[in-house]
Amino acid sequence: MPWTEAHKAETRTRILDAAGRLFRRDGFKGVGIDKVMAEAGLTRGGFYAHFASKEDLLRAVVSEVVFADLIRMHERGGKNDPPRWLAATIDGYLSEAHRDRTITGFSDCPMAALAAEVSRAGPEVRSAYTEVARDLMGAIAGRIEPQLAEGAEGSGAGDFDAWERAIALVALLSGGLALSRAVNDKALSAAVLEAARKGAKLIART
Amino acid sequence: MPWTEAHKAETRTRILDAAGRLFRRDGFKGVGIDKVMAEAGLTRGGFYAHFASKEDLLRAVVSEVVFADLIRMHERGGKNDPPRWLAATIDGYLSEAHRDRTITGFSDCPMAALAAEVSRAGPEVRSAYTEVARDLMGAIAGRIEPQLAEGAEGSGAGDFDAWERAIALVALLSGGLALSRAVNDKALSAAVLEAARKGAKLIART
DNA sequence: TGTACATCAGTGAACGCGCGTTCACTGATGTAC
DNA sequence: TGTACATCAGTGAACGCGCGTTCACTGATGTAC
Repeated sequence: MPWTEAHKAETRTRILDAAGRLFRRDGFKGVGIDKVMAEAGLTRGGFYAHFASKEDLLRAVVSEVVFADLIRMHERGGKNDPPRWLAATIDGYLSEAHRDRTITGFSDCPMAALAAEVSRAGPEVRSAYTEVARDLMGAIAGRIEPQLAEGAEGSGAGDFDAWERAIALVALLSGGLALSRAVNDKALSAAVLEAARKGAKLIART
Repeated sequence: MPWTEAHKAETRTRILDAAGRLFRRDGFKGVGIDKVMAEAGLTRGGFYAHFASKEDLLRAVVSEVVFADLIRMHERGGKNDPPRWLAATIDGYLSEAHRDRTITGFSDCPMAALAAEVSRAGPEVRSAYTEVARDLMGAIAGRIEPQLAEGAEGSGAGDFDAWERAIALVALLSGGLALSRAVNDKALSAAVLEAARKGAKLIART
């Protein structure tokens, strides 16, 4: 069989990366297959050798590109210093560089940019998103657990365990990023990031 | 001049309401002018007697429909019981009924559904959104101020004033709603709402 | 009070365009001999 | 080692469709007389 499997896989990855970048910036509905394929250095027709449909591409982008980013985030420093890792993640996620996409190290999160469009998509896409969201929440919850155990202050807000705090963090981070991007005013946008960082740290107990 | 001004204004409002409903449910890019006009009981061509373009309609939807909802929220009960008002707003906003749009009393908020699309729109749309966001934050900040003054416990998270708490609340509420809608799993979606409610109350000090 | 008229909200056909998808093809490649 | 071949990733023209917008029109209406 001509063309190695590796070659096809590499092309698929190239399409996936291009789509991930474009979907996050211009939205799923805002990007055509022509543009995705051109960005990947290919032409229109070849697309269907790799994906069943445009929505199937979104499904793949959500589950594979996002997950790869999540893993990378996992690996990055502070592995055995959860509080520092959490604080750094919050500061990085809610930074002006992430908002403006001027940074490549901290990959642009589709949680914020694609949530609304995912909620209008078919079950495959939504299931992929759900799985990724769950993994992300789990990763964060694992970082909260230790400091929650250590700081047995009795707390204020009833029982608000690590898992719930992780969920609230994901909501606040993605919502804060989306809001800071939608807003037109430089000062307000910066204030949104700052306020969200403070709120996140309050929830994370950092 | 035939056709009273009131008649034209009423038609405009009908188009605006239809567009607001459809944009929130299917997204800006997901709804055509044909559909909007049909929903308003009119035909295609008449649209341009009321709006300059489709994007101009989005601008109007954001600034007028949303603002009307905000006012209504303002007026609704608990005017002189800020903590109760805040708690009720949080519970209402992050309810399953709001998520599923099965409620007409608590109007569906476009903060969550349209944020990403607004961030990709032109300056007029983004400015309209910014103004509305600022008003919303101000309204919430005013409800936080009193209890922040009364509860001078010294607190934990540095200085985190009413205005910043209000911003973080808007981010958490809209992010939580968007997340709960994107997720496919009934139990996880309910957990997202619950976690976001707890986080919001922690931030609001309620 | 009744009629002729000018206005303009609303109609519906038409436009050019970009979309997602299909399909006959081409040509670079790994394998069999 | 060299060649013939079958495979199939990638090409590019074509499809039907829905989009945002335009435009000549129509007919319900308030006003002037």
